Amino acid sequence: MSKGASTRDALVAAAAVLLEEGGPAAVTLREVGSRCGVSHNAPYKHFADKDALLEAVAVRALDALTCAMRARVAAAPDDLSAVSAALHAYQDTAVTPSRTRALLYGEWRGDHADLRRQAGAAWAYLVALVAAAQAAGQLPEGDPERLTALLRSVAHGAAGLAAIGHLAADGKGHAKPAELIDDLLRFLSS
Amino acid sequence: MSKGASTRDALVAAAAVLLEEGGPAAVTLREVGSRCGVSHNAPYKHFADKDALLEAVAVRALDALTCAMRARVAAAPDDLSAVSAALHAYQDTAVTPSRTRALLYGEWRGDHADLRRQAGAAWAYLVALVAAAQAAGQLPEGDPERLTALLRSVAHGAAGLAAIGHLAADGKGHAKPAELIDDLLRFLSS
DNA sequence: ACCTGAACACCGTTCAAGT
DNA sequence: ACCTGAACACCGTTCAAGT
Repeated sequence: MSKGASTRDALVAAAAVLLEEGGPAAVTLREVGSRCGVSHNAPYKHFADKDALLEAVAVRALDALTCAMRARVAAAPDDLSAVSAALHAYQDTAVTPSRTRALLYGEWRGDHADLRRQAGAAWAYLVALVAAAQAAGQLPEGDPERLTALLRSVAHGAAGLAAIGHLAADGKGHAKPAELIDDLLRFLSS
Repeated sequence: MSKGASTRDALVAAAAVLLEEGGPAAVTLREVGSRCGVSHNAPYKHFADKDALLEAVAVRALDALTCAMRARVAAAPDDLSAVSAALHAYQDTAVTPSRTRALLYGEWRGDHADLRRQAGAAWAYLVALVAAAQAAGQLPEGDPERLTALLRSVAHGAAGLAAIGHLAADGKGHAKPAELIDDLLRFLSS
């Protein structure tokens, strides 16, 4: 690999670490450059601006999410378990790295073609799992994309509410986010 | 009302307008002060720092949310319709003012006692509606807080996914956020 | 009690210049 | 093609001083 590509990757990696350590405010081009042994405006040779650098971080996180889903699904005994495993993996990456979560699921201005493509891959994978469970009679019939949207909304919403302390933390909700996924799957499969 | 209280309200109102107009980056203390005919550091006499000013904006938005739920519920013919009306009202305020959404449901550092109290009021109201629908046999039995958490997760998650373009906008999901609430209520009440 | 003006440290971004 | 150093406009925050 060329030296140029490796410094680009180093910038993205440094930005991701800073995001986890201290939140979006801690990601400054000066600190990113410093950690890569480079000047504070060297990033402009690899990214249009700071937003583009953050988008690269988000793309990397979405790629990791898809990999995590595939890994968990590989151990699932049947199609419904596969859906459950994928949803829990989705929710985990949406909760635990709390800083990256805000980046991934916050609002993005502009085009962000790379981001949309990577998000589309994760989505298509989920839909395929749901369709398989429907075909096996383990989930109710109907448009698989629409049912996937319902399941993903619960995983996404429960993770989001937990992340801001509106669930389980102070007793509200009486359930952890992961248990809400199971609650819904139980209602749907019975 | 005293002159001091009215300038405090003016600062909060100006910050809310700026947030809607141009997002969090547009909310600068200099512009807030300017719109209130006051210097750029006058806000420090009413709020500890910029975060405290934004918290006051969020508290105001949560108060509006509770009022919106009550207004929609007043016209509901039965208990299940009341739950549905409240959830749709919750979702609307979580989607339409897209800038305030990020503020309300983003991560908050520190204590934010005012914010938690106001959020608790909205939550308690939702739980009471769900419990009433359960008592009327229109929703499945079980811990009302846990069932409310499931319903709210769908409303919250679907609104969040739609806000970032992962739902309905580019065809993904094949359903609008409001329809996903109805889908879930249909599964639960049948 | 509330507000101002100047000042400080910091940031994103630009640009001319170097290799 | 990639990087640097200086510079610009802007921001949050502090502080001494005013009424």
